[in-house]
Amino acid sequence: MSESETNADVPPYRYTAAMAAEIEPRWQAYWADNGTFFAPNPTGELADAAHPRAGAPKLHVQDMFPYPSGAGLHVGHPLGYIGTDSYTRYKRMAGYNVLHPMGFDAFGLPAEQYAVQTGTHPRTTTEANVERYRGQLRRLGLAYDDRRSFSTTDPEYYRWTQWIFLQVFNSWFDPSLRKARPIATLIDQFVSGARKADDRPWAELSAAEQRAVINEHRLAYVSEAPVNWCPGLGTVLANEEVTPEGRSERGNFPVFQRSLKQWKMRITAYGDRLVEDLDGLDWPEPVKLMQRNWIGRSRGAHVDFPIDGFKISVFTTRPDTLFGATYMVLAPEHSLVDSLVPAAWPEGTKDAWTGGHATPEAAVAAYRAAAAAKTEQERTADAKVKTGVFTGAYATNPVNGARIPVFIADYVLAGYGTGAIMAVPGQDERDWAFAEVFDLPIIRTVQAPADFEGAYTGDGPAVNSDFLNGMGVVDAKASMISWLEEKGHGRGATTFRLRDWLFSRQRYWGEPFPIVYDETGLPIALPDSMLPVELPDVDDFSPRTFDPQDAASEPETPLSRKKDWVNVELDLGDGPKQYVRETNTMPQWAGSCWYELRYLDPHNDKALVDPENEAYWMGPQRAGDPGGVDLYVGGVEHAVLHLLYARFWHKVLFDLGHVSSYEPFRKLFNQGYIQAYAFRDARGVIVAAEEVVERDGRWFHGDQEVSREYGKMGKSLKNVVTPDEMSEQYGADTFRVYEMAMGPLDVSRPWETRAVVGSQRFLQRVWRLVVDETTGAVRVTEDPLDVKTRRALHRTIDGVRGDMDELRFNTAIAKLIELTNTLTPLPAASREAIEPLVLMMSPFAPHLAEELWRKLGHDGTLAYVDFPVADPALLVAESITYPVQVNGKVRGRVEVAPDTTEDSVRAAALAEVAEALAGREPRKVIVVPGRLVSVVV
RNA sequence: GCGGAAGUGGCGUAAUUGGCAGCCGCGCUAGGUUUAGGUCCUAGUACUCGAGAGAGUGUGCGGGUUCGAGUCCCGCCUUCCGCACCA
Repeated sequence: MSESETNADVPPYRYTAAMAAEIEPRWQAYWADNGTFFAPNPTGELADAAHPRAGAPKLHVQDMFPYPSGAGLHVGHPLGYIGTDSYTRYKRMAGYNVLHPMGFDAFGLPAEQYAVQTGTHPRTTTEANVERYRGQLRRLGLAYDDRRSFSTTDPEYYRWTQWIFLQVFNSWFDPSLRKARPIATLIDQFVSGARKADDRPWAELSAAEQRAVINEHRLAYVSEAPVNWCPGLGTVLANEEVTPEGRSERGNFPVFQRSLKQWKMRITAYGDRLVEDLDGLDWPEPVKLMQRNWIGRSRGAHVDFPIDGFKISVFTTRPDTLFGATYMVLAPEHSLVDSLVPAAWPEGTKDAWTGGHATPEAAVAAYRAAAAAKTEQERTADAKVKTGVFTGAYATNPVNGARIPVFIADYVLAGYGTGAIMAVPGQDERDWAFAEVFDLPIIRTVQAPADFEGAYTGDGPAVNSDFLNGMGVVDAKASMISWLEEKGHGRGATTFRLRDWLFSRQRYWGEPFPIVYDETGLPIALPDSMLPVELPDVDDFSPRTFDPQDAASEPETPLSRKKDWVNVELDLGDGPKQYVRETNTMPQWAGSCWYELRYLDPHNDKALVDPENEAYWMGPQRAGDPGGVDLYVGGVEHAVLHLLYARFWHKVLFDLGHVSSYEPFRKLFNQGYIQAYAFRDARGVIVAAEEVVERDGRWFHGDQEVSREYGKMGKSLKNVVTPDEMSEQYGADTFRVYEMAMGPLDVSRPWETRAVVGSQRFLQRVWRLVVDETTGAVRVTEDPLDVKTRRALHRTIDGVRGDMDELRFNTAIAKLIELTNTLTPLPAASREAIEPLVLMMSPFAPHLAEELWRKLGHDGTLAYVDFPVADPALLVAESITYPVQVNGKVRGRVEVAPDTTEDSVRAAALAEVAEALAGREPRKVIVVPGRLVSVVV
């Protein structure tokens, strides 16, 4: 209930929810009508030389844009938005040309699934949701440049998403230059003979063969990829959509691991740069660490182990331990396993190695079947107990000629490295565990500490290693790599945990690929002039489903049934011909991978972004600066995927000369989450949180006691609180102030509606300083402040500026409340204090501040009024009070002038605590200037 | 298991980054205003002992460094987040 409902006798001019409901829409309309938050570009249609910030230093701040879900916003969603809004309002007043845009990431599964269920077109749902979000955001008074807003589903937007895809498709990564280059430069190399395709001269390859060779090098390419195929749903599933039992979470259908032809992006080519360029970013260290771990660059060597005329290549990060390699392990799926297996067990095969089978072939087949039957989860859950089986084959250790047995085991993954390892039990814990189970020899090649048990992975001098003996790990690695390269047994190498990016989806609601196929079945890029390839309407949004057990079925996408769209006659330069369109769509990441650039020049139909606009808003500011958005705020859940994909595309665009920055986001800030309590009754049923009351530290729903838990805000926990409710009950300004005051922006915390009233009281007190609640008259005086209050004001200004610069909004608000509490008891508030207070309030409570600013006699908006500046002379304290500690306990205080010498402070302090010293001679006296005096006896 | 983050009053938090622990707010207590409740204003509110002045204790636990530790170091405990045998 709002106050106006419970109070018949509220003074008519008090700041209440009802008054906020009058003030807030009025100022929102003013800002919209006057384009208050439009930011001028240097060039193009958004340039405006008359703008008050034209030519000013720029600041580009961005939020991770939302997916507009049908549920609307809850109070947790806008936390970051209010933070960036407060920050940018402050910076605009501090003189910056501020760009703060907002858009919508609107392709995606929920709208599509809703369409499958109801037949409603995803565009209809999406547009309605976007409108609802716009309304909710507008109601919070967020100061966006609305001219720059877009949705990733707008054809004018995804035209450029498709254009970037073509840029990627038409590029290859030149390892010698470590950058992407136009595919034409690669073709030139083949034509000139500088690069060889195979044994034949380039000109002897057929046109289709040439195209196939070129395609192998493109940054976007089609290849077989292992996926979770669910015939019952007719779709490919993410790991998280597959249950531990290997069935689909939705519908409980069987899921099959199989290969499908998929589009991929060669992000692995950028592995080095994606790791190295993290160093230049102002990002939270944990996020950088997560990216490094995800990319997982490891340096080491490929080593070739000969077996009967061919060889198995392994990757190792520890080539220095090669003398300790006493066996090898291949992934069960490794393609060479079949050609290794001999007809019978060799002499001396231990019983434990055979798995109880009469022949190696039977043992391998049985082990493979067992491994394949396990889901990925089972395989990893069982990882503690090492299993495997001997293949019957022996390889030769190239460094010493030793015959070593070759096993298959599921602790080696087919998809990582070469799918084969050399096992060094002395220096690897997994290999040690395996060696113990199968009774394999263990040779230490690094000197372990005297009483060390188990695999030793630390540093130390090499032992049992011939020419490496005595070297440390780093030197030994380098020496071994040189030796391998010299003898032709291997070479130095780097591998990545990162895998190429699976870029196609068998869905409807996504960007169509600007790709067609001709009779060769090879992909052809459409020319830019044919963009956008618009997503056609279809009758049925669901994929074709199959017999749930039919593992051999092939996905049939919604677009593939649209025959008149799929089969198309085009003139691609060699006359009209028939083509078949690509019917996969792009993943939801595509639209969010580059949106930061489109805000800069949202309506440009000649280019993704005008280079001058890009250079102004995102270009490097000095040597060594990667460039990018000045501040990017969003949740830590995007620490890896979104931020990695966006960095990758940005680097491709940089390499091809389309942008001057080589990183998209210079500074990253992760806001915390607002979580909420939920309540469960004795039967375990969640009850509506708003109906629960607290009595004596226990919680009751009606008469029934309920238990409290803590979790995400959401429908399922019946604990959603919306910003709309808060606006109705308190006003948007109160809500904004509360969200900013409740704690540091980067810390998660529980929502508590009953505490919001504290922020409303604060705003009421500020209002009351200016406005007489009974008459509505403005009651500030023109008298100057007394010196003490003036000093308090300037300390506040100084502190608030410092806090705002560091995004410490909670402490900034605490300081503003303190100042307000200082002014409240004064007989009349002086304009000298009120105007700076109102200006300092305005980033947090912009509607209230604009209204008071108007009442104080100013025209227009305060959005471009200078933020108050503290007078340094008033920040110097009049006197300093030193606490005097004796043996760590405060035993007295002395007050001295700020310029008192250290000796005088010491003397005064000793006199002050003479009684506590009781005649004892101080052993030590420490004077910390400006802080305290510590006496030790 | 590995990695990351974090543990401060009844609750959300603050602490100039090694210098008086608890700013600001919620809640609570008392008083004023009010017919009453609510609003608003004033005062109080870490814990223990004490009538009181005051004394002692206190930042998850146990050690350590230091004149001085919420902050730094070592070892544990708990919670949250992320990852899954990464050769």
